[in-house]
Amino acid sequence: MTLSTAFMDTGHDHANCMESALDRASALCGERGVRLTPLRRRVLELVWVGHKPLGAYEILDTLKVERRGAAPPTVYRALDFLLQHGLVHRIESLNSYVGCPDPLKPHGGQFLICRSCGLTAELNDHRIDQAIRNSANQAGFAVGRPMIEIEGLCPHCRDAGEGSPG
Amino acid sequence: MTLSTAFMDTGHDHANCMESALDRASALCGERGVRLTPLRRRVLELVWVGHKPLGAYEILDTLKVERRGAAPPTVYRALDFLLQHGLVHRIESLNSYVGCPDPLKPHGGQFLICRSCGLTAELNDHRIDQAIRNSANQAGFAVGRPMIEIEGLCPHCRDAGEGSPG
DNA sequence: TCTATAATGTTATATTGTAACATTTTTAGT
DNA sequence: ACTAAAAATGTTACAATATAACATTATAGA
Repeated sequence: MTLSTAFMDTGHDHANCMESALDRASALCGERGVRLTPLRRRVLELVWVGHKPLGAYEILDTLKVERRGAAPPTVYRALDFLLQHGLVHRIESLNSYVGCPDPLKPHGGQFLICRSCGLTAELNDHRIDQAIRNSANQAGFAVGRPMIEIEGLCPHCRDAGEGSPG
Repeated sequence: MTLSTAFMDTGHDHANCMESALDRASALCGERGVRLTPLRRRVLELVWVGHKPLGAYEILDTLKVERRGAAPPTVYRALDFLLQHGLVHRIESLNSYVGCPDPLKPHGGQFLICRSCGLTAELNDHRIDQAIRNSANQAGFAVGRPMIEIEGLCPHCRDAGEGSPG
């Protein structure tokens, strides 16, 4: 099991985390002969600034102060590119986007999403994947892209007793 | 493992399937002392008409021809009620709603969604649930509500070779 | 340099979902 | 049955998310 981008263990060097993500993206685009333009790179950077999923219009708000005439298509087109190349994932339950720590191998996402602080970690547990494939096969279903989004409490918020009082 | 509402096996008696779902809903509301009003019942019925997730505005289109002045809140309020009582699930990846075949025990959904015909089946495989909980626990994450939506091809479309040529 | 393609700019609009307040219906107490 | 409180629905307006369509600019290859 790999747990990338875990819940900000004490000692998480985020500057380095983000920089290496951008470097990996750059290398990946080079190998694939596609262009990580300044706009695309900047959107990827914004998505990596936190380990929290970011909405398209949140990204847009930032872009607007940096580029004249940034508009929804500006950010959606960049996101489409990044999604296509596995550099970001879309979190369906939040209509938001988060950086992918491992863009090389294509994979549906397995996400742990803290309902209190928003921090999100990506899992890649083949046992979960296997359980899903077994079950789907029994139903005669050909699995394409499994999408797993697990709402809950991250270690920090759990220990702080942050049960949402809703 | 239970596979409710599977992929329309030959011999699926849909009229009966839908009627029993409505009866169960009625009984459940009775026990809980809440009201399955005609509007709520009708929305539930519409969601059950197909085993395909239905969008709120698709529901609204039908309601509009039946009720004077049906508007978005009409359908969203009914859906909220049905969601609260586990009578329907929301499919996040499609912004759509589908009937729950087993509303008594609360559960996050496990859905197999055919990308070709749209038919959707609900799983309740404790092995998947267990794999998720194991993995999350290792990460120190307290699981709330897992959401699993598996895009792919149902038995019929798979056999018909309906790979989406996108 | 020229041309084809890719990327971005720009305007308008589609889709999905809520807020806020008015009215009607139902329930519960008497 | 009468009435007040609560629940449900009606109604209008709008917020949030996403895409269509076409114009312009930048880039890469001949």
